[in-house]
Amino acid sequence: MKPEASVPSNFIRQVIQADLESGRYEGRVVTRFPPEPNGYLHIGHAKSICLNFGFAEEFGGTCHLRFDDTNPLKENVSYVDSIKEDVKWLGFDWDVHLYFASDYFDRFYDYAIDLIKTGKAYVDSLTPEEIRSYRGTLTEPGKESPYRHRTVEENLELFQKMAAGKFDEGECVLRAKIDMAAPNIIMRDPTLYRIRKRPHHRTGDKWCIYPMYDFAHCLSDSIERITHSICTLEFENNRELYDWILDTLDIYHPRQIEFARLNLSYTILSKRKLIELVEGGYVDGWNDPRMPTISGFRRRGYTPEAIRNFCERIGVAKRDSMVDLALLEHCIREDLNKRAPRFMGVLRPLKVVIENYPADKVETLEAINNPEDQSMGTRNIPFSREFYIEKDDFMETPPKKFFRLAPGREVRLRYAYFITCTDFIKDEQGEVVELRCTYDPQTRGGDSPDGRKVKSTLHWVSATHAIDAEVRLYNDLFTVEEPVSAEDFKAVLNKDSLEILHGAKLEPALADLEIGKQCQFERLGYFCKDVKYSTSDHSVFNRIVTLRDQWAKVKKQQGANERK
RNA sequence: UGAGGGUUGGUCUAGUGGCAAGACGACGGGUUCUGGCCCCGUUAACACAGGUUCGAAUCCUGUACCCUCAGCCA
Repeated sequence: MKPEASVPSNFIRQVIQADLESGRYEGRVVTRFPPEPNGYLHIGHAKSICLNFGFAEEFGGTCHLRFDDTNPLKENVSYVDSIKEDVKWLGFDWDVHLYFASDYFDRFYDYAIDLIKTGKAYVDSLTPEEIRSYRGTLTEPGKESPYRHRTVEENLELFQKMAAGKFDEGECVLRAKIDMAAPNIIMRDPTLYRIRKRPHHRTGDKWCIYPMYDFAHCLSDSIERITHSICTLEFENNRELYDWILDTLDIYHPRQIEFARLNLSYTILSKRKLIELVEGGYVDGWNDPRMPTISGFRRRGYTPEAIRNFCERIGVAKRDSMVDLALLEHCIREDLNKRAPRFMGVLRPLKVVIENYPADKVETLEAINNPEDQSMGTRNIPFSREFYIEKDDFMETPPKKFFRLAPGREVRLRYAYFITCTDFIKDEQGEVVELRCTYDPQTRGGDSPDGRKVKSTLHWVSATHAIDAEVRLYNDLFTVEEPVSAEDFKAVLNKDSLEILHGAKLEPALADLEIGKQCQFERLGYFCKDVKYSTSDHSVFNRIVTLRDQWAKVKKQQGANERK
């Protein structure tokens, strides 16, 4: 697929193009998405997935899905499964290129032996604390371990014993012999292997030594003949080591390119913190619709197209940035506007009785399924004397710019009639509980023959025909734009991030909407039938995103003025 | 105070020596049987200071500020 003319270039594409022109990798483009299976994928990973699979596709190359499973303490198969599902759902296909770093453990071991034999690695018996203090600081050089000058034979023997389980965890490690005074701390004899007497989810009990990221990653890239190893900025310092290992071993050498990870306003994109939300019970699992995980967005009702489009629009660069959540919302609205069928649903019902409409009469009215797409056709909606409208659509004493229903005012019921409010009934608490109206029979279908205008159109649902539903309204999970910079991110969780409405009234056609499918509730927003809690006789809808709302802005503005 | 990166409207991203562009947002208007969509318009940026040049966001020098690194995590 060729990039759209409107898609701006970026520095990674330029590097790839330059390599293609110079013939550096014989015209090949091979990328990889290398998740560690220790958590669920989030929208930040989606950016990386789109980049890696996107470039491969753009240049006729391939992209590998490779699990970076080098730490048995944190990883497990359930994460492997969820990651595969999420990548697939996003619309990408790794074809036969599914790999695991753990499949290379034998080769890693051989490379480690090579390093030892050439005097470039040694077994260190310092304690973890000693290693830390020997490392020096950012401004002071470190000092060499007393074990640094063990002979090749001794190192070989010790390393083999490590692998054979002769040492306890923490007793020794394999280190690269580079330079304890290196200005880049990463290069001060980095650890290559550590002892972990834990079974691995794929290799079982075969190994009790496991390679560190820096050792495993560059070797995996090299083994798979990756051309462009695209990763995030925090690995910039590690590139020197990536290059050192491959150069020292004198093996195939991909190019590492770093980009800035995604930050999204009002959300958190840190696996560790997301795990905390899940395990602390702050959310309803990894796929809670408020979570910025791929599975959370999926359950919420986002489409893969919207997320991919978002990833394209945010671009890619090296500077730290904070993308406005409004852009993501724009992307899903844009996609669903074209595709989602429209329905009428009343979230907070207010009963209306048409006094001059026969009590036993029921009419069938025709409604358009999607004004953006005539091919989606029409459907029938029942209309009768009693129906529900949105509580928000009536005000006893309307402020300026409120165009909806009020005493004495005429509005249109979508696809139905013009009605005029003649009276309203309040309960003991003074809350309006019922409206009495009259209708104009001449306006059937929503147009008046005399050409008179109304200032607004309301959605409605016939009382006797309505189906009941539970509707879940989601708001930002956090109250501040940058939750990570809060002293405790859990303290800035939005208490109103989920609002559950039990008495919603929906038009009957919604009973047939497939679970998991998106639709628009006219004038309110996009919703989808929740896959977790919906059953055949109990509908639960998730609000994906509201429609843009001019009135909400005006109301907010008016509120602000009053407070002044 | 070491090393590696970075700095273009409110936000994100182009621009690679020759008119600072696009998207989102905000604001205003048009249209409308969704206060939606769509359309039109407005707003608003090259961190700073020098230098090179006919000409600098772009090249050079310096300064400021921001990010990353002292895991046997990735």
